[in-house]
Amino acid sequence: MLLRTLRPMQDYLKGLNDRQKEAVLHINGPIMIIAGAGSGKTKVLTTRIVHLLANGVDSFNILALTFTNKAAKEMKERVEHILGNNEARNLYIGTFHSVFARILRADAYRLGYPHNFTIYDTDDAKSVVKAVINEMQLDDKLYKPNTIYNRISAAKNGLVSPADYANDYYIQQEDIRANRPAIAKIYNAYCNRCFKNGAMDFDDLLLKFYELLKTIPEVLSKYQHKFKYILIDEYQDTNPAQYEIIKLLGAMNENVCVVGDDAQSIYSFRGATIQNILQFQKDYDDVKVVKLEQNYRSTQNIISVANEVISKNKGQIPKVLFTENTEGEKIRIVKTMSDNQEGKFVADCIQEQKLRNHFLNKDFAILYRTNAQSRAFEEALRRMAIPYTIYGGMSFYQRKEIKDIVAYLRLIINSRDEEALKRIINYPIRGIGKTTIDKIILLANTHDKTMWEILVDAPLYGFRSGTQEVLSQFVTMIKSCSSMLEKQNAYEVAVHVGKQTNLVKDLFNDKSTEGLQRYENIQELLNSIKEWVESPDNEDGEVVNKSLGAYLQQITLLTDADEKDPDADTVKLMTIHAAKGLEFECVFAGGLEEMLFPSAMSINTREELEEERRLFYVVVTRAKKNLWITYANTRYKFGQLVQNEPSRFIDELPEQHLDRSYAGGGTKMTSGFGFGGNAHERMNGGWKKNTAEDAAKKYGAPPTKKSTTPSYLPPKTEPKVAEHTPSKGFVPSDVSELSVGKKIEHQKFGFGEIMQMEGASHNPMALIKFDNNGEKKILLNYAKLRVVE
DNA sequence: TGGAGTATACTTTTT
DNA sequence: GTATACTCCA
Repeated sequence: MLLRTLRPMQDYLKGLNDRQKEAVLHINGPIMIIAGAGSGKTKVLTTRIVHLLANGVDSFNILALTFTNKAAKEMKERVEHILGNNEARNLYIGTFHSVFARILRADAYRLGYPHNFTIYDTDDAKSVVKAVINEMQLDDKLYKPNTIYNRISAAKNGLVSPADYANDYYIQQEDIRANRPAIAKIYNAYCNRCFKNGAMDFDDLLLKFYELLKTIPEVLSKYQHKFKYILIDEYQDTNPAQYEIIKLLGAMNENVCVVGDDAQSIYSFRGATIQNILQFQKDYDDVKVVKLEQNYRSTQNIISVANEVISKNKGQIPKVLFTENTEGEKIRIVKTMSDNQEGKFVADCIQEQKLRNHFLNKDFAILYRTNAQSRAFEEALRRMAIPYTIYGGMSFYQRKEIKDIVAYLRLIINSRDEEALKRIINYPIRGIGKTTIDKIILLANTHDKTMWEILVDAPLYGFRSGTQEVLSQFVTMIKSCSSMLEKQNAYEVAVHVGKQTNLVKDLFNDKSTEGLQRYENIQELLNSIKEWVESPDNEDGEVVNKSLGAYLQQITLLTDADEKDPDADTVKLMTIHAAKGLEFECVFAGGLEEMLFPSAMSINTREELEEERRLFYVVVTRAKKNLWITYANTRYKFGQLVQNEPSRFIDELPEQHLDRSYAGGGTKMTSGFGFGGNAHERMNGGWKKNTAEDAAKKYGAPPTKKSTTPSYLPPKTEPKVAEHTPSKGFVPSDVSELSVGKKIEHQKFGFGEIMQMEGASHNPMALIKFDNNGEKKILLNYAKLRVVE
């Protein structure tokens, strides 16, 4: 009997190295696992869960949090596989967002939210921001909804409340300098509006859960007792909100296991902070630290290159990857003339490798810095008839026709959901035009009611009789759908909505290809709802909510990656960010060019550049056997052809592990982008407070008090890389004044003379000869130029 | 009021 | 080059 429990235990520990075993066997007390790329991190996490179960931990008491649905799914499947039974079903394994959303469904009422609160995706959230800006009568040229939303999101991730934001001197100064002093007010209004709408954005899912834990002892106690064992994947990517939540949840039992790799921290732009790794050791008295440094994934050549890459970063938790794998082939550096040729080279190369080395399509990944780069690769692959899958596109649930139907469902479930209401109040067209809608919004704001309440009481507000008629028809229809929900399931209601609104019929009658596609998508949506309704509801032992509300919340948290089959035999195309955690036999890293990778937006400070380098480290370590690094001489950006210098990261690679013989590789432009000196000198310009460096210095050192300044909002400093310091009072001139022969000053490149004007009139480009920086083509819409004479 | 056609902004990375 | 926003006309 005892043997029965022991035997599988020995089985699952087999194949772990000493360090991995150490990490798995340490059951009680906090543990931090620093797991290098390809060092078997997921294996350790899953084995650890199995080990906990084998030692009598109740599966209901384990919480494992990841960043992506994909990672959560994989973890769950691997645990299931080792266990060979249904026990894994009771585990709380999921993304931060999905797990917290589930909890909030049960407990958010304590904060005044409805059970069926709506989750606003980024589009909804931006739309709310925009509405708020408009209603405050602010200039949306100055207050761009996108920018403002990002700033609000950064604040939320950093646990900076609207009040904190308004009262923080540093933040206020920054906004005033940027001539946007009203952001604090917008932030506040945005939060109020979301609350009024009974909606949470992605950040709220973290924030509101944190609020619950922080303010309601009963809730804190409930979840501390439930989650006795906590595991966190990709800990280096957690933001302050996530950090505080983990800290609160783990405070009672202190059985917190975090796994991360500071070298792969690539989400600081989203508020992730490496400080969390350092802080972790200070939060508990006795933290066990295990480093996993043996790589099982890649060849020695790849590992050598990777180590060299990351060694260029200053701040690092000391660790060196090693591998017992074969030496493998050298890393190929490939130069092409254009982005399209880069695509062609990669497609040709894949074809050749398939024939010569019997690789499958799915052994290849093409990874790049920005999504926009996918097009050239796509076209080339299509020409060669090589099947591929692009990650990072629009999710199924973000398609217009889906969002339309979903908006109806959202409104039926939560009548406070103003975004949903606005989307469908006049779709299909029922004669409720802009004037009427504006009036409703105005009434709602002045009477402090929701738009829906105004609609219900429309007769009180003196609409024209024709308008009144259509409004009440609309209200009647939504109400009848809502009442259906009491007797019928989500699927039946959804079908009813489709019929009632004629949406399905209209799409059915649209015989264009897109119309047909849209009709099929609607059918697929209905099927998916049906499946959801009919699937078993005992997922976690409690009765899982199979209501429409739960369904709607769930689909908002899905991304396009979740709809794709990772095992399909296709070449995978995705950003490097999206590739984190994945591995491929052959990897093409595309677009290794200055201004693209490292991104032009990330070369102003050392921290930014080091993050780009970590990104480069991530792409290198995705490859198991072969790695190609490609760059193009010219490429289309914003529809304009621009010249590129090879990325500085290529210069940093150790020559003895490289093969530059491919397709003219090796010819390098020595200068020409205006950045004199070598990479190191260029980097030094923007050195400021370096958190990553602090990391290395303070690693293992006695605790220091955590900074209370909300430093999570990255200061938007002016570029400091360039040699040229703009003259005092540098003010960009109107570009329309420019003409050949004019003398100008460029913020970065210094003084120069216009040699030639070209490009379309709405997007003019100037060939400028700079005194110290040679000739350059400058896009006038984006450059900051001052006319000197 | 609605649709088509044109102007604009955008491109860093995402749950 | 593309997606959205805006303008103008019917």
